[in-house]
Amino acid sequence: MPKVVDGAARRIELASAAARLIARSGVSAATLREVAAEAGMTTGALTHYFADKRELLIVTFRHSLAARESTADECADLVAVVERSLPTTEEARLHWLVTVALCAQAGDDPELLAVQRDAYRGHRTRMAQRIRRAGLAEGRQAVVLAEQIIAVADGIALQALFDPDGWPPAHQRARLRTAVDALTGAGHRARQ
Amino acid sequence: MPKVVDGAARRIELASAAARLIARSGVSAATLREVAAEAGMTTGALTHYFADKRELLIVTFRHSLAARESTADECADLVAVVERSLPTTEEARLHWLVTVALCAQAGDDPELLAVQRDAYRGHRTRMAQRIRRAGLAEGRQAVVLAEQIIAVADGIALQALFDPDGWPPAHQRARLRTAVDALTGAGHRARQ
Amino acid sequence: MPKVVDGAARRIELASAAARLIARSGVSAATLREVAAEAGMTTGALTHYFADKRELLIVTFRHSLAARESTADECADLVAVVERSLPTTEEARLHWLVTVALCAQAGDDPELLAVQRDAYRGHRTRMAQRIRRAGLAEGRQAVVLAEQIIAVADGIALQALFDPDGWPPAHQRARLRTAVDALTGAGHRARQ
Amino acid sequence: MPKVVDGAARRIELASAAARLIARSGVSAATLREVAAEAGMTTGALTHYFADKRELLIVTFRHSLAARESTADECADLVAVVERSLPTTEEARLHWLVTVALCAQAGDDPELLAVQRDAYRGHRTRMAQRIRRAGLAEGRQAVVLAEQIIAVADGIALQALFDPDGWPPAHQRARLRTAVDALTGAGHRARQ
DNA sequence: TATGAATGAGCATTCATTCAT
DNA sequence: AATGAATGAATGCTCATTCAT
Repeated sequence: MPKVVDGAARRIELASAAARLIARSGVSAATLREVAAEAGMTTGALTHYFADKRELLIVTFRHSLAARESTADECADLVAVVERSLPTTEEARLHWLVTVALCAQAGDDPELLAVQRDAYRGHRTRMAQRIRRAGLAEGRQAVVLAEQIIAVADGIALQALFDPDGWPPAHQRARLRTAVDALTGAGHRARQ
Repeated sequence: MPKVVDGAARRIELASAAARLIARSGVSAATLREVAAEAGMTTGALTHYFADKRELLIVTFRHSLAARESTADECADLVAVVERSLPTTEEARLHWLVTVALCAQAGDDPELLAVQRDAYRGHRTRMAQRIRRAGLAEGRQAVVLAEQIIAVADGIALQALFDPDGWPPAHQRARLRTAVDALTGAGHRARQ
Repeated sequence: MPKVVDGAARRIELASAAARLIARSGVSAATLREVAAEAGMTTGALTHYFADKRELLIVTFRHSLAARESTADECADLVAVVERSLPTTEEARLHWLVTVALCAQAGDDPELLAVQRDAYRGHRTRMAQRIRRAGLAEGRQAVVLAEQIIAVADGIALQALFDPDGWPPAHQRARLRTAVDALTGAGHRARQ
Repeated sequence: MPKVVDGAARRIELASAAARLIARSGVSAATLREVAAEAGMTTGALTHYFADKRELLIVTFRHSLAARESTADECADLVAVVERSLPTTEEARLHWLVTVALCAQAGDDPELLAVQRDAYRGHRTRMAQRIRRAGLAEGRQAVVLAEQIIAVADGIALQALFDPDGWPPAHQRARLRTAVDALTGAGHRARQ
């Protein structure tokens, strides 16, 4: 009988190793050798679980995309939910870096681009739904607001990503809260 | 008598060629051979003007960073200025893609990171100054507002970059205007 | 109770699979994985029956060599016997291709070379014996004639192997018959 | 000004190195590293002159095919011409081994197969022409005779190739002469 | 007996870089 | 100033082989 191996777990280990390397040193640092070593395996093992490098990168990408989403899923307060998408923890930062790196690397790879675009659209749809549930906007208007809130959050994330010293978690959260308040009109109402 | 050559112009030509390749197919496509060929030169010529690949990438990066800034410089209306930073033209899109790709690629290259961080801070400072001149906020508060406006613009840009079909120029501008109005309180005041 | 397995049959199945792959796409296509898959087994099973790849190739070689011989064994007419050695059927073609491929691949492997040389010499001895039985030549002269007849047959086979369109079975047989007649003097005698 | 290099000469040097390795140890021994080393160069130099390995092999193949032909070109006596195509010298042996190895390796590479087939057909056409000039046969009959003579010569070559000890040059030549005489009817006429 | 996971050396190929011209 | 030949390290990937199960 063959050795029993949890293939799915191995794939996740390897994708995580790739993610760590990408976050630390860019996509170009994620060579098969380095990824395998980071995961404590050999290249042969890696190619056992992934047909080729592209498959590894796509799985890594999906994994980071899902991680960014899932940490922000079941929560009450809208701002609290959005806050979760900021790179305020090492892990969130890692997934953000991977996402941006792979988006930028996507170049002309249609599959990578499609994965990214679909994730973004799903994100927006869920956000609009939350906005509706929160009674902040209705119908199409909720989508408009979602796009703006996502824009603010992502823009803050982008600045925080590449200037971590200037954007500690508290700073990120403060800017986000004020901006979201302004966008939702909460600030206005509060001041009335 | 040696041939007279405008070294600076050559460097710009080469950096532009690199930028085109990066925008089209990602950083990994910008090999020295390809860059030289794209610029209609040989690798020998390229290495004549750049000590190594890193220098080429840094110059390319600076060039795109400056291009994003300069197109938004001499203008009156705040929103109009910010609009200029969106990827609504092919050229702006190109510079955005280069910037993001190289940020993501930066990994652990301190020089690249420093260039990027300083550009961001300069951008913020100039934006705050404009806000003050426009009488929208004062002192430290202008910096806070600048950070939020930049965040919104960059977040819109990010979404537009990787989902161009869902974000045509008019869409980008509409979302930006509404968001900036909300952030500056213009909407509020207008409604009063 | 262990599963009862016919090891010899398994080895033949695997060697046949290897032969098919070699004939179809060259020696380089006969990787252990491919051979095992072609035989409907796993690499593990393969390595169970063959110590290493060399052994598999040698068995495959011997198998094809024997197949080329055996199909030409029990027959009366000399030309008819020699005809059987031509690649006029898919199977004969396959064994020819395997033989040539492995001879060419033999390189400096003494065992492979010895297998090949001994097969050739056995082939010649049997052919000389047949010539003697047919009363076409005697003693040493029968060996000389055998070498020439084998040469003609192999030369025709070689051309037919690598230009199948130009050498359909009937063409091969026609050329062989005329040549063998000329070599045995049958043509001469017939014309008298 | 760039270093002046004779590209064609370099390509021939490399193809010759590949031929030596193939003849010595089979196609699988002709790795790019080994070929480059055999030619006293590096892999980088090799890939300068050949787009990829296939191109190297095709050039090597053509080279050996041409070498086998050219050594047999300008000569009077038919048998003397045909003799030249036998592997009676180290060089002829080398080119024969390369030809057979690459034919066998061709597998399903259409270009390699086409090169081989065209060479064979050209060879036959030239041989038929020589037969006509020698007055041994006319028209279509000359082609038939050419095919038989080539078959005999190639068959002798094949046996000599893989059993060099049993087929020294004199042996090869003796068998060839007798067989060609029989095929052309020279023996018959001589005996009359 | 049989599996298929794992290994790691070796492959073709690409690339930044160097250097003689 | 400019060329492009040459280098050799590194990459993604394949493969024969080993081995725990």
